[in-house]
Amino acid sequence: MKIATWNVNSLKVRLPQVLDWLGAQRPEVVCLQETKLVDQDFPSAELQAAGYQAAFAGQKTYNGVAILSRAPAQDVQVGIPGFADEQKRLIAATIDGTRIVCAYFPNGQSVGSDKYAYKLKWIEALTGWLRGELARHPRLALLGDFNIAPEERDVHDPKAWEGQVLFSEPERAAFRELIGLGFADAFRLFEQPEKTYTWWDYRMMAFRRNMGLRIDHILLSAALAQACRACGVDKESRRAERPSDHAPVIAELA
DNA sequence: ATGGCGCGCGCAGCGCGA
Repeated sequence: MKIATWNVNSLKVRLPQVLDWLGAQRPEVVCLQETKLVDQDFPSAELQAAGYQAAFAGQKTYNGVAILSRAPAQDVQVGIPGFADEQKRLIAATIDGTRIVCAYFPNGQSVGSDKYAYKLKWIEALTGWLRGELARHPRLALLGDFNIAPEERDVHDPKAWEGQVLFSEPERAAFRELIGLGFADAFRLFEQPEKTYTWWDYRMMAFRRNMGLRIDHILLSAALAQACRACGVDKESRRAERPSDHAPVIAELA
């Protein structure tokens, strides 16, 4: 069972690439972030034709998340229970007995800003909620754009990024808290090429120079980590014409 | 890395992302 996450930066613009990619990769489950579509505009028919059902939660202009799956999605939930949030950043569903949580973490803008405070609050609420979810669902995966590079090796220039949003110590501590619930970072279960990232700025030819960050992640519960056979970043999609600034992360479960 | 790109909105140029 192949599961994946991809921040598409507008599903409207990226739909042709997503459809091509689904055909090439044939994943069972795909979590999308930054769909930037209201629900009426979600391309359900096109995805259906490609063999995928979709559970989605969108809003105008910003954010928006979706779970695509070959098998039906059950017990769909939108948002973090008990955390009032206008922004559509989380959707969860059970697919083939595996609980899938698709998350678009707040960006945080800059350290010390209101958006940064919101980011940390949001992650705190997520962490509190997931503690119970992990107990309820032994087979649980958290996939998404975390907007956090957890370690120095996840940043092309750790010195330059030190203390900056996406790599600041409070954000990295929040990531470690999440891991501490009992997750494994699927990417780090395996040997990986050095300097593997998932996001590159559109500017400054950052992709060609591999000036990236690893901020998109797949976290697996203990049972799923046991079953995980491979995990990697699909850089090919970032080479396309009009690419998303993020590359997909894919994990293979037995 | 502190401007540069790409997106949505909506028709000019701004807010936002990361």
